[in-house]
Amino acid sequence: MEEKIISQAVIARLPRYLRYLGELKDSNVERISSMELSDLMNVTASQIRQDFNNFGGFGQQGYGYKVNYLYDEIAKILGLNKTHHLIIVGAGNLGQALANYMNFERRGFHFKGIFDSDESLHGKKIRDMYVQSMDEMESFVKENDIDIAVLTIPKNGAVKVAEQLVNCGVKAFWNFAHTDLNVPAGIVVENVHLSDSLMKLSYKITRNESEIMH
Amino acid sequence: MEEKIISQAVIARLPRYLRYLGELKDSNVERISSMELSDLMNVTASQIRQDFNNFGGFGQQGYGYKVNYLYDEIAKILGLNKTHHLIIVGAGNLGQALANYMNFERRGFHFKGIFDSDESLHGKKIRDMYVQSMDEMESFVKENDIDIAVLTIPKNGAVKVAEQLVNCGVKAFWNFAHTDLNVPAGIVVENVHLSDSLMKLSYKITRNESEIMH
DNA sequence: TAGATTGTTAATCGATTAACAATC
DNA sequence: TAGATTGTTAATCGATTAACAATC
Repeated sequence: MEEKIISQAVIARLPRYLRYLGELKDSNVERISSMELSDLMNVTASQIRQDFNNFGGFGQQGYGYKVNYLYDEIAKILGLNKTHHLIIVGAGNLGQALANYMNFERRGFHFKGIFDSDESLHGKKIRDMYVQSMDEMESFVKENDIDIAVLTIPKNGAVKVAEQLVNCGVKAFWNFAHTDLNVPAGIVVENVHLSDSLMKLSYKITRNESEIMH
Repeated sequence: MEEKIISQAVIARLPRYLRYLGELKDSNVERISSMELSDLMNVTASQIRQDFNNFGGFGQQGYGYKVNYLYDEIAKILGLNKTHHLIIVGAGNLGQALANYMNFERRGFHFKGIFDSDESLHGKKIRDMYVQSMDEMESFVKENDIDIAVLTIPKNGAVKVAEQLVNCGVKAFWNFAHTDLNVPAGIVVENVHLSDSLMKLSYKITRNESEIMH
């Protein structure tokens, strides 16, 4: 069976589709056309239809798309029907905030543990979980079938910790450390570089101001 | 003077260039060619030269680029030489974490205040700052020339709060609320939708597993 | 059936890569 | 000067938009 390669641009748009469809679902909207969704989301109807057709047709000619069905299909494409076991490595400000803030369980991500090298944090309770030491990490990962690690540690330690985690079976990293991980093929990384994002904002402000000048 | 429009793709790469150049600077590397940088960063040398040439030539033929000079020029393009006054709206887990975690001052972002609607947080000390009530926000923004607001509030309130802030002079939003802000022209928004990012990771895991199968 | 809207092909637009002349 | 490497043009590749036949 042919595995069609889907472009990054398409994938990046899927969560936004899901968000709008979720809101429509909540408002009990049953059907929607690519044209209506286009108005709502400020993208072209053509792009919407092209995007969905990457995965086969989800609509009906002359009718549009069933909101519930489309929502479920996109969720499936994103793999949100699967369950994953996740740990957070780094129980500093950001690690703790993510543990408390993200509704991991809602999307099938089971939050199983949190680790830090700082002894003064060990045993601290964070959302029903106690911070463990880095020494306990390897055996914990193996015993609990952890497949995702959230890295909220300083960039200096990140590459080494990622390596260590790959060796005990972690398949995916949600990387907040400000460095590139460079993991072996087959291991996936999604970077969230907050300071990069802030710089992009800075650029927009600068550019925007100079635009106003003429 | 012609304002050449720079593509989003180029802008998105600038912070990463800056990061690598910063590391080279720290290692006292004086010069680098597009080819060497290409090896280091895993992008094509051609792309590097094209990217830099969007802003005029920073290099010297036969020599390459001066690391320090290139670093400074990219920082300038990103507007990091300017100063901004910033507030955080929403002093929950994420708002507090960003206040403590982000090194705002380093890049010219002066962190001036933090606000929340939750009374029980008012007066709480967060990194030399006391959480203020939302009632105090408007006058504070005007009096302190705040131009950037970091939104770490739930999505329901975000659109209204953004509107309110635009009215008292805020020019830019770093938006962590899980919604589109839809601000007037001239106001800039940089979204950080963490759950979207996690969904992209989920997609990669799913797709990766099915790739292994054949 | 007639009308509406998808699925899909073709056209356009933009971004990346390749090639090479300019020049340090 | 010869060698190296940029700046820049041209070629290629990919993504978006437009158009329309298929069909519900």
